[in-house]
Amino acid sequence: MSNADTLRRLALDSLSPSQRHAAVWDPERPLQILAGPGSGKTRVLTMRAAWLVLGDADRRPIKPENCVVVTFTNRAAREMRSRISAYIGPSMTDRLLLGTFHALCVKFLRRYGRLVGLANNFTICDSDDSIRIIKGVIEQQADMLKESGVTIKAEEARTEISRAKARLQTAEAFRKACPNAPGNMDRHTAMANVYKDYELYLRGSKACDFDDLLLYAERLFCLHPGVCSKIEHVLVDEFQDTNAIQYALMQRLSAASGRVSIVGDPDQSIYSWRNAEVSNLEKMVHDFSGIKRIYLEENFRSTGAILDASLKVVQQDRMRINKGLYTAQAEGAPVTFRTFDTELEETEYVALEIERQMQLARPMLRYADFCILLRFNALSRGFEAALRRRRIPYRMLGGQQFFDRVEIKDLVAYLRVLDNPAYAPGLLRILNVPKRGIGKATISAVSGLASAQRIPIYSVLEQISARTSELSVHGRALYGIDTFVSVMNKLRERVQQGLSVNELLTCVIEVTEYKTYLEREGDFASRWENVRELLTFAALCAGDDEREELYLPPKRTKLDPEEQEEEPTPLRTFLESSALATDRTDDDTNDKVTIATCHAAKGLEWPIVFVAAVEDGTFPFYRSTTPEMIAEERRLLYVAMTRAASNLYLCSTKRRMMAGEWRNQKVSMFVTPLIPCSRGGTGLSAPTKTDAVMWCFTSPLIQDFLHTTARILQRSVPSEEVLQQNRIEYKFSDTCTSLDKLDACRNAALQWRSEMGNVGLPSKSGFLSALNSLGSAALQHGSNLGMRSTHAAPADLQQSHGHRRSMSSTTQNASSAAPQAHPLARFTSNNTAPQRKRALGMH
DNA sequence: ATCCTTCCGATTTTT
DNA sequence: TCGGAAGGAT
Ligand SMILES: Nc1ncnc2c1ncn2[C@@H]1O[C@H](COP(=O)(O)OP(=O)(O)OP(=O)(O)O)[C@@H](O)[C@H]1O
Repeated sequence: MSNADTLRRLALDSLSPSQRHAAVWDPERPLQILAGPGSGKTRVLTMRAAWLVLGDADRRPIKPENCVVVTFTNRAAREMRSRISAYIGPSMTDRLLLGTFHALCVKFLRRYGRLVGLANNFTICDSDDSIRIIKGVIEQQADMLKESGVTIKAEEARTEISRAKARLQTAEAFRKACPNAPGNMDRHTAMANVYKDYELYLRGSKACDFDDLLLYAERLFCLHPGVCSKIEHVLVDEFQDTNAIQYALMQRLSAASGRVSIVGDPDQSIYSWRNAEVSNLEKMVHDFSGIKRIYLEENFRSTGAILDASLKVVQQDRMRINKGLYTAQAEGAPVTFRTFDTELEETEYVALEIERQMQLARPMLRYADFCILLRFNALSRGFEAALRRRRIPYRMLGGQQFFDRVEIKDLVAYLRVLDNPAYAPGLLRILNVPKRGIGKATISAVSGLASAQRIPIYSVLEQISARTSELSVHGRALYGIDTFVSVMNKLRERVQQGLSVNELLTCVIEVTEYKTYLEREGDFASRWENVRELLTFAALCAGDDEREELYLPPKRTKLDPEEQEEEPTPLRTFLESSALATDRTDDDTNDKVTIATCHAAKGLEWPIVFVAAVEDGTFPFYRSTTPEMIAEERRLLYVAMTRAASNLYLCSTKRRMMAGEWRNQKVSMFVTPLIPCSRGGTGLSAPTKTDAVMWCFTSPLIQDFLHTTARILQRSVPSEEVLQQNRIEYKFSDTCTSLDKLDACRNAALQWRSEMGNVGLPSKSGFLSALNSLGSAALQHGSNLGMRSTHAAPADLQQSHGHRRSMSSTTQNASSAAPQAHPLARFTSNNTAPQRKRALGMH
């Protein structure tokens, strides 16, 4: 048992007593670990998995291939894999049934799918193709829809169908069920019809959408429990975000053993829009007898200040059951809250603050220590621009980016159709790509005939090409179809020859003259670059990079005498990973700032986190209407805030361009109660530590908290000499100058507005030119504008002078008596003793 | 069939 | 602001 001993020595000892208690809890009893953010849930779950497969003195180990570890996202799966691997080594980890719900289900379906009526070459239909199908269905039903006076948008239909599927609701059941929005029976019926035909179309295409993967697997496990009866333990991460189908899957997978361990946190439930049901936590108590609940209350991630602010946000939820959560970490730097005029300054500030932190703490911090969290992807634009301007490397997390590119989708569609000729959405996608003169009219005639005669679309095309079709196609279109059919035949031959995916792709590009096509289409360089990347990805897939693969052990018993023992072809493996993979370009090796949505950040952590656009309309999102939706938005902010370990910044703007128009933004309702009235919030004017958050409204000191940051990061604090040098260099840096400018303009604008009775602000262009025209001379002014306390640079510089400021000291004097002039004009004429100079002079 | 312009409408979150 | 849809010219 040396393995188990090793685990005990190296790993179990790194857990706190209550964590260890949970990790080695009796495997025969179902276990729920409920705990707040940063309490080490993932650490405990991974350790438990390791402990289960390594065994213990008085307990035999379970086989890794009989141990299921499911996560919600690919990223979580990867994280899980690497953590477990650290405990039990890669070869044992590879044997685990570890992956997302979807990946796990696909593996079973590839092997046993025929037991539930799935061809083994079924294609996974991504949302794009789903939309394509639904558009076709809606078009076909256009008359009916017009009659009932209902309009249905494809995207709406897709989400509604997806939600129905998450509830295990078939088209028929959906029709019978009450409409979600009561009173609109026509629409509900119409939707049910779309759902029904969508299903027919999928089946005809031998395709499964994402939800089908789970539904079919559930049916498989239900009808043929033998396929998963060997499973000895099921572990589920982020359980609060499971929906009905996922819960059902968990039940089926554990039907034989009854052994499950889950971790979750009701306060971090942020997927109810996807039909996640927190109530599954309670349901589980009923469904699994003898279940044990263990609570963990110590947060190991964040500083006291961060945890305090986060808890004060989430505790505003009156319906919430309060749970204990404390940290042994130091209080750390206060949470920074800043409001800017527009997105331009907000994003600029974040970029500059990243630079300031890095410069003052050099060489302790790296770009990868920073993360910018967004409510939705579209907000990334501004940040990307700002980071690029400052030449700060960054990466976007989540957002299907790579496989969403048109050129990638086109090529992958060719492969899909080669693997499964019946896959209609793919076929329709590529039929006229590159352009072959096959237009809308021809396409709808062909697919009309196909559905009327109940034959696959590609058969119709073949008939047309063989001139045996009743459909008359002429001229360019006919020639185009001929070309397409011969292209596909050529490629199919290649598939027979057993080419590698990489070679096959090269063939596709060659035979279709895709490169020429891209050259004509424009933006060639970057699109071709993407194609190259796809080729690389294909090559990687083919290599023995099996570690990311979920591997199902060889069957011992045949459940169906008919079934052939067929290993998935490389092509199929490739198509699977391209359909289920979300995050491609994860060069963890590179040092980059992360930009991510709050959802994508779930389960992750960074030393320094900026949350952007903490405004009403964003947090909560303006489409949240019900109290439940608002509560979820609050939890989302909570999740975002609790990603931070050492420093947390909340940013907001006063005006934001949304839907093409400027909107006046208010600070998020989740935060205003925590801000004193004197600062524009609705909180107490004289806040105390217990009832308010001690925000920093300026730029947080860095030096004072370096040791806390260092301790959290387990890095060493730079020496005093280095720090001194950093301060000097920072002072002369462009970062410092620019931060000063930003603050100067902000104050100027603030004051100007208060003087002008809040009538308006300098126009954007005026503002920008003001920014630019503010030369270094102008930077040395502004003491009577209340700039002193908002100055970023002097804050740290003053320390060495012995000056100390309260962190929450403010700029209350902004409206001191001043001439009625444009503030920027005064800026350039004013000539008061500058802070900056003073700071410079001190050495 | 394709290319071009014009107009409209609307912005979540993920597998 | 921008991307998609719809409509018109070639
Ligand atoms: N016993 C411990 N001692 C020291 N550090 C720990 C301990 N347990 C967990 N941590 C650290 O705390 C951080 C949070 O752990 P983990 O990600 O497992 O928490 P979590 O509960 O899954 O968080 P969340 O719910 O926010 O995703 C990690 O950096 C982890 O290494």
